Amino acid sequence: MLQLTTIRQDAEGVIAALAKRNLDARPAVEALLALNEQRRHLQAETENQQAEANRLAKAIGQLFREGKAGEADALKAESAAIKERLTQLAADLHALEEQERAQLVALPNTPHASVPAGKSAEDNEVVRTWGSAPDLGEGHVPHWELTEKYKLIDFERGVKITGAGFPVYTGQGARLQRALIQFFLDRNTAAGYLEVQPPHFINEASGFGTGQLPDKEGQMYHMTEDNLFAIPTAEVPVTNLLRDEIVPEADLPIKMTAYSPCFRREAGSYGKDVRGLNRLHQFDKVEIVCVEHPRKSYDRLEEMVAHVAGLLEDLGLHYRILRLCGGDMGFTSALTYDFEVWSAAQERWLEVSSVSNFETFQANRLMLRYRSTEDQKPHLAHTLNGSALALPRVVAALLENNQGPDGIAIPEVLRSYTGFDRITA
RNA sequence: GGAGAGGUGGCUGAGUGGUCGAAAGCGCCGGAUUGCUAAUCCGGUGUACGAGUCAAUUGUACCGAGAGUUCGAAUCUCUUCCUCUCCUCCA
Repeated sequence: MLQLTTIRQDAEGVIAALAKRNLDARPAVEALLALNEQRRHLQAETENQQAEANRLAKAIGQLFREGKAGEADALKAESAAIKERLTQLAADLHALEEQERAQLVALPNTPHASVPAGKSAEDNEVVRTWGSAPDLGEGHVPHWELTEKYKLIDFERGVKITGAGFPVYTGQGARLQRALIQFFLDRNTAAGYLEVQPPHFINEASGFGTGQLPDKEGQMYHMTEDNLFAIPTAEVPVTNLLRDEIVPEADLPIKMTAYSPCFRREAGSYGKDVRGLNRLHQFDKVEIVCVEHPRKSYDRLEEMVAHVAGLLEDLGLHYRILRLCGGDMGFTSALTYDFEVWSAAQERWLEVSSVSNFETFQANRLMLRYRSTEDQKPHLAHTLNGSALALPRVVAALLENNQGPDGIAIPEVLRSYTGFDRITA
């Protein structure tokens, strides 16, 4: 949620920034400003009436104590008249506030100055590429054939017990999952992130805080009986840990990491995008989350990007980093870097991490603030997060890129976790 | 699932219709002082949204949330959410 003060002070700047998202926000912004002005006007009037009502109530109390019941009755009549007006005013004000908020909540975050304008993934900017595509030679196959050949994942039985997109990891496949999760967590905690094990279900308030609700409930699994949602990412519970809190500036940055399964309905996906491990309804991910001082958040973002890059390099995966264009960026983000690894058998790039700075957009929904050492007042913090990393596509790339006639080689850094050097039949 | 108790400021905890944004203590901040990491004393110490020469200041709201009674609600009523205790169940 954008800050009203920002919009009031620089509506043109906001409109210009949102244009990078391929969005003409002028009508919405102008409607919002009109509502805001009406609301403030009505609020002032309402509060004046309330002040008057308060004065009268006090006067009546005073008269009663002095035993002047007759005079008090006269004031009561006056008070009743004010109350009648006030009832209407309060109702109107409430309605305006709701409209204003709905309008405000519907606006996406303003992209950072470095974000390129653009409509789709075509317009993303390749920032950096690391490594090179392995030459697999003859006889290589995509990962969904490898997982079957080596009995790493049982997709069919996953369909039986739950449905498509819910794979069952077995044997060395299951062990590899556990190894990757532990490797990522170890690396993240070594980099100063506090390990957290969050709940896998969240309530509505949490969904609102990080921007999944309203509007995106269709992407989450919903348990209607208890009105809880299965988390689409650990970002939601972890960032919400600090909802409605004011932290001392000295506590910043707050760096947390969490493993969790992630649940996504992915309605509307089809074709090669959902083949094998490419897109699942349930997958494992290790997430990193930071809460940072506004002046330092972009340095922190770069640090996170460097950290994620280090993970991929340790795994020896050919990857590239994209700076997302305005049109491809998520609703809540101000700047997003995507990491894509090369899937050698599919011959395509697969997204394995998305690292974003949300600036105050989430914090404003979360009421997540820090108390400034400069003015001793609360200010909205900046929140950031990134995948470090999402497992399925990392696994897909590892399997495909490292396949050979005598099995699949496990990267050196993972061997102490897997307990085997090679996946064999 | 059954029965009961309760939700007050950073914390503990008073407060059952008006002088309560809310006692007191603790904590924290500033200061004073005693010959020194303590003690004592004084003062200050919430948030949101408005108004404002956006500074001093000031208005309104907030005692889990929502609605109601009343001239007036932390205090009474209703609804709802949550927590705790006991029983039941259970990894």
